[in-house]
Amino acid sequence: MNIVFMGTPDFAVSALSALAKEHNVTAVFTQPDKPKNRGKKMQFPPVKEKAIELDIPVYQPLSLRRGEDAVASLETLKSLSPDCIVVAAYGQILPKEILDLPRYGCINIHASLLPKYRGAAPIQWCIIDGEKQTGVTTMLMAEGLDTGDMLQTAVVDITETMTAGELHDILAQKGAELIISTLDAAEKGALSPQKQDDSLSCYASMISKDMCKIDFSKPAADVYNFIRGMSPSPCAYTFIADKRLKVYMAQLCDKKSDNACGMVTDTNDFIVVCGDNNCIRFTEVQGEGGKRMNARDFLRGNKLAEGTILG
RNA sequence: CGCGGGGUGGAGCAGGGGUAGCUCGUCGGGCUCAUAACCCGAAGGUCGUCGGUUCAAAUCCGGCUCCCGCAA
Repeated sequence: MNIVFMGTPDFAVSALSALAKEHNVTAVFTQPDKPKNRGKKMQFPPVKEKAIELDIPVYQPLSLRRGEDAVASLETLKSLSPDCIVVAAYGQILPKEILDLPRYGCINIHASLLPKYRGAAPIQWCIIDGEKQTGVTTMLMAEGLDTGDMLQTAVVDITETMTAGELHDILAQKGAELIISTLDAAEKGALSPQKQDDSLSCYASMISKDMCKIDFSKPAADVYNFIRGMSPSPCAYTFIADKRLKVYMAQLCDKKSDNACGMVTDTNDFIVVCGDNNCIRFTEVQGEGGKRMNARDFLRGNKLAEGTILG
């Protein structure tokens, strides 16, 4: 099958690799390069890196909906006349003209079991919410945000200790397998698109930095899920005095305490009081300017006064 | 040149011109029914790297390099 692939971050890379193996990927669309990180260096999106490695032409229009780039992109796509456009975390909304172009339509790989967790950050949110299960869904794209008819799904169990990063890698892999399977079925005419039940839907909004601060007034279990769901990126954080402390990993512990939320009750073991009087133990943290390290090591060099309150 | 912090025994940090220090770990010994507890003792560092200033540099100055936070 002739395919055009659209995607941007790491999540999309596995799918691109898989597609390039099984099909003829004639072009890759990805977001424009952006100055990123320290020192304003220009950085290629991960999908672009992979496309270059696979020797596939890369297009990086500013927008598919407006302006010269949109016009040019539509022309490009018409001339490529792909059988299918596969989209995975591309970060742009496709206009109807593009959605209608390929014979098999535009198929999106979404990292949740739709109709739940539509939107930008399904992986993080399902962990934050304490879900036990999630998965990937392939869907026929429609004009709404992740509202199209579902094609196939793969279910993944979320373990007690899984972080968003770990789940991300699993889902990316599952997504790659699923899209191959979906395209197979499409060629055989074996797909039966299924409408989403909008009444069961929910949205996983984009996560911004200021949402990542830990709220110790919540129950310990919620704080725990929050930390897992944010790890390793963008990463939950709190403050010790005015210094930021990122918390990569924690454990629930069976200690109870009547002390104030956010108080560190043990300065040898990083145990913090949460809202329901249960405690949470930080296991992997990173201070400003410091490396990510195990919480006890951190405490060895950063003495906390008894009764320190985080936040 | 976006702003900023940092590279010191195995780990995490302090020190900021002239004996290299703390917490932990390691090894040996002691105490104990016992211990991740306690006591005594020991090993382990060319202070990231190159160069400069100085009688003397971990410490001051400059280059290089690696790590990290913010912002985007």
